[in-house]
Amino acid sequence: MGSTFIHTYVSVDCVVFGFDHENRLNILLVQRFLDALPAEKQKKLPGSLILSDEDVDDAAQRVLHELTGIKKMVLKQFKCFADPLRASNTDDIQWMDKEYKHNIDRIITVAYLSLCKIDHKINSSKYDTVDWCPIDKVPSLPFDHNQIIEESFVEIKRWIEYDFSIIFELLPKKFTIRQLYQLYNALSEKQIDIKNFHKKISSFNYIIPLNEIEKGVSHRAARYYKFDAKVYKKNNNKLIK
Amino acid sequence: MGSTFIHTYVSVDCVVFGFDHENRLNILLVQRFLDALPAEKQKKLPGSLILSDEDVDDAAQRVLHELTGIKKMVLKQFKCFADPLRASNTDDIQWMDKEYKHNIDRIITVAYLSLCKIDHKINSSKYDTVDWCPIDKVPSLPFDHNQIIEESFVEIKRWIEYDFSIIFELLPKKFTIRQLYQLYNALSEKQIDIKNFHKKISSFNYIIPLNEIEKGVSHRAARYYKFDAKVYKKNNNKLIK
DNA sequence: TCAAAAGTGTTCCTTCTACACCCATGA
DNA sequence: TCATGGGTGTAGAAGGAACACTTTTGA
Repeated sequence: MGSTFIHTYVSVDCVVFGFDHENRLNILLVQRFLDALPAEKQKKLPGSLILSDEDVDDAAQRVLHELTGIKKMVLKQFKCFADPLRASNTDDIQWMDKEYKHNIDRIITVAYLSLCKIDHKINSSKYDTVDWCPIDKVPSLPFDHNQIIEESFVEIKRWIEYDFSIIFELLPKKFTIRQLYQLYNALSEKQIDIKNFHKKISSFNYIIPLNEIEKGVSHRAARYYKFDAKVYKKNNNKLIK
Repeated sequence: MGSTFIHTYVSVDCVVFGFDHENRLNILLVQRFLDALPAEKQKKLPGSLILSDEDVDDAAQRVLHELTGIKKMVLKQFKCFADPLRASNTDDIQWMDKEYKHNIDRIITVAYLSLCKIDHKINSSKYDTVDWCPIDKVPSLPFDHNQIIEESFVEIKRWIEYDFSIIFELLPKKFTIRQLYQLYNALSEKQIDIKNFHKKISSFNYIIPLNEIEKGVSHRAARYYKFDAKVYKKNNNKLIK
């Protein structure tokens, strides 16, 4: 009986979302180095084995910090991926040997979702190359990273559903209602008329109009707004129905 | 660097919910045997280490099958618990040694939520004692099982929110609208007037009225209804707002 | 006859939806 | 002046909330 239970290595992988100026969702990918493969095939999700005295949440925070230089990022654990064959590709095995100097027989990973304002400066202490990649242009990735990204997309939609406020983690501090609308459209199944969206959003007391408007647009300039997290929390607001 | 990454043992633990005749949520607990402790302190969540060639979902299905005799139970992975100190209690270490014959240095667990009609016969192939326990009467449990149960309660509420149909996994095949109402009340923050609830529920085409009514009640007998999963799926129904 | 819950109907009110209308700006 | 999007107003539809009223049953 004893031998059928094995110990495994445990890692965390992070899917960091950003929202770009062309209204596309992007995720952060890093480079992995493996001589056998051409450069364009070496992207992967940022991740790491967990340390011996480290909880998975801490490991994910560590990975995010090493990735972006940001100390406390919003994050959410969403699923453990543990297919016994998820790391059976020979390239992947080779890469793990080189990266961790262990003979790894099995590895499971705990996947995290995180959000980042896409203009925030990325200052990685660990990775040489950290790039935003539009979610519909993600190349073929090692391990089950493509599947992880797919499921993270379902998860982020669900997250917005029950905590609308996290949407503002993806927007600049000053944003127009159109920006918020585009982002909401990218993250929700529900189709709302933009006029009604505008009316509704601007009626919320946690959406603060600023005295600043867009510049250089060839139509009436839109007002900038900011999100007031304190007011939001106080009012115990629900999501948009 | 190599030595700071350690391998760990990975288990699954299952929180199985049931809804009893006093309108209380219950969960299934099993007995663990450890000479040093009095009998009433030996309850725990059903669980197991994962096998060497087993995905976590499969491990959870296996645990549920060994627990209840039911082959395919509705289940949902909800969180990986990995506090480095979660298995540092000496009783727990002793028990693991005895149960698994391994010298386990660290164990993380993937927690699952499952639902069971409380009248279903429990036919365990692994555990001598399997008991329903009201969720507000759960004793102090080993490892972090109390915390797992607490978080599973939050999770089941969320689950109902985005897939209302799973509520019927907890009800008998024939149920009255009052039963559904009591269960919904136990699982939702929203307070609905029972009359309006009645009207709304009976308007759904996936709630089928039967030609059978309650017997022996000292008031007007309620009609029994059943849930039609096919109609529900076809209509792509949303939850109760 | 009373109590208790089933089940239906009605009214009020809030929110959603669609769309009309005017405003501001660059080309 | 035109196109484009910002922003407001309004009318109708849909759905939720509160509650009155009738029905059924056992005690």
